[in-house]
Amino acid sequence: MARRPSPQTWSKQEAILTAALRLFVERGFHGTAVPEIADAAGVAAGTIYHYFESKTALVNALYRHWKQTVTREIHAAVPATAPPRQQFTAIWRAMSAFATANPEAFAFLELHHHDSYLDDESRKLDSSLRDFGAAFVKNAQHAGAVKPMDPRLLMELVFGAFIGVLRARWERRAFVDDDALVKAEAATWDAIAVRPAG
Amino acid sequence: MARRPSPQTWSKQEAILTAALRLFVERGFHGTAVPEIADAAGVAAGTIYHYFESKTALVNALYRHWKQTVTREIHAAVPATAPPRQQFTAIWRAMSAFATANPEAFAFLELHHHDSYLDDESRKLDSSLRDFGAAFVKNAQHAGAVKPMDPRLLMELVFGAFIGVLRARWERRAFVDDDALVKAEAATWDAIAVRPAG
DNA sequence: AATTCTTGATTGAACGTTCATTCGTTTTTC
DNA sequence: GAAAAACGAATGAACGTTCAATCAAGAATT
Repeated sequence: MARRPSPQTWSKQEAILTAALRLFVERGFHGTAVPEIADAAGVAAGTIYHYFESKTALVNALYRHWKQTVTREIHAAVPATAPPRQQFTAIWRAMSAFATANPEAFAFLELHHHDSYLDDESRKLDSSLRDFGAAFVKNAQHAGAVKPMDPRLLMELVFGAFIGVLRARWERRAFVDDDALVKAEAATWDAIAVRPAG
Repeated sequence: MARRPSPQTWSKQEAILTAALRLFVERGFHGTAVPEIADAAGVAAGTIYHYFESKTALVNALYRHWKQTVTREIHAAVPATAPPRQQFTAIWRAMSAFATANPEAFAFLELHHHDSYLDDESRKLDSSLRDFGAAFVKNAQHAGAVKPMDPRLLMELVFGAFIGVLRARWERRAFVDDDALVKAEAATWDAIAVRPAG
C-alpha cells in the first residue's frame, strides 16, 4: 500500500504545494486557477491531478500540512510542568518562531477564511489546537494566575491579539521585530493575568 | 441634476447590496457568482450592472459603505476630552455595538482578506480608521496611561484581540454576550495600560 | 379625461472567456 | 521494456458581462 515516492516525486509535489501556498495567500483559493498553480510550480496542469484528487483536496492537504506543523511545534515547546507564566511565554515564542520562519504559511492559515472548502478532518485540526489553548488557560486559572473568565474567550482574545500583531507585520503596517514580539507577549499576558506587573 | 430615485430603485440597490454581503461573507468574493447575487436579491443579472459598473465595483461599494458606517460610529462615540480609560471604553463599546447590530457586515469587513480587489479609495478608509486608533494610543501614552511601546503595535494588538473575540462568537466557538464583551474590554485594557488594576 | 410620448428601470438569453478537470500521448525511471 | 510520471491540448461547465427588448409611469398633447 505504502507508495515509495522517488526523489523527484517529492520535489514536484513540494513545488506544487509551495506554489499553491504563495498564490492562495496572494489571491485566495477561489481567485487562483489550477493552471496558474501549475505554471508557478513549473509543472503541467495535469500533473497536479496526479498528486491531488482535486483543487479542494489540494487546499485541504496544504491546510493540514501547515496546521499539523504549527500544532506539533507548539506542543513540543510547552513544558508540561512549568508555571503558567512560563508556559505562556513558550506558547507565544513557538507561534512567533513559526510565523517568522513561515510567514506565508501563517498568513494562509490565520489571515484567510477557509469555511467554504475545508473538510471535516481539516476542521478537527483547528479545533484541537484551540482546545489545547483553552486547556492551558483553564489550568492557569486553577493555579490562580489567570482571570476567572470563560477560558475559551480568553484564549481567543490572546490568539486574536497575536494574529493582529502578525497581520500588521505581514501587511507592513507596523515594524515588528523580535523585541516587539517579546514586548507584545508581556502586554498580552497582562490582559489575562490576575495580577499584572504594575 | 439631482436624480430622484424612486422607492423601488432604492430597495433594489439595497437588495443587491444585502444579498452580496451575505454571499461574500459565506463564500468569499471570488467564490460568489454574479447571477447568484442576482437570484438572492430577487433581481435579474443585468440589473446589477445598472447599479454597479462591475463585480469589483460592487464589492468596493459594499466595503466603503460599511467601513464608513463603522468609522462614523466610532468617531461619534469617543468624547474628545475624556480621559484615556473612558475613551478606550467608548471605542470598544462602539465597535461592540456595531458588530452586534451588523454581524455580517463586521464579518465581511474584518474576517476576510480583501487585498486582491479593493481599490485605493477603499484602502484609504481602512488606514484612516487605523490612524485614528494609533492616535488614541499615542495620546493615552502622553497622558501616562498606556505602555511606552510602538502605538501602532498596541493598536493592532487591541484590534486583533477584539476581532478574535468577535470571530469566536461569529463562528460559534464561544458564547459571547454583552457581559463577556465588557469583561473582554477590561482585560484588553490591561494589556496596554501602564498600571493595570491588580 | 384620454391618448401618446419619453425616459429610465428591468429583464434574461446570449456572448466570449476562463475555469477545473480529463485523457491520449510522450518521457522518465528502474 | 514495463510501469510510473508528466505532459498539454481538449472538454464542457460556469463565469462576468452585454444588449436588444420590454415595462412602468409621469409628462405632454389632444
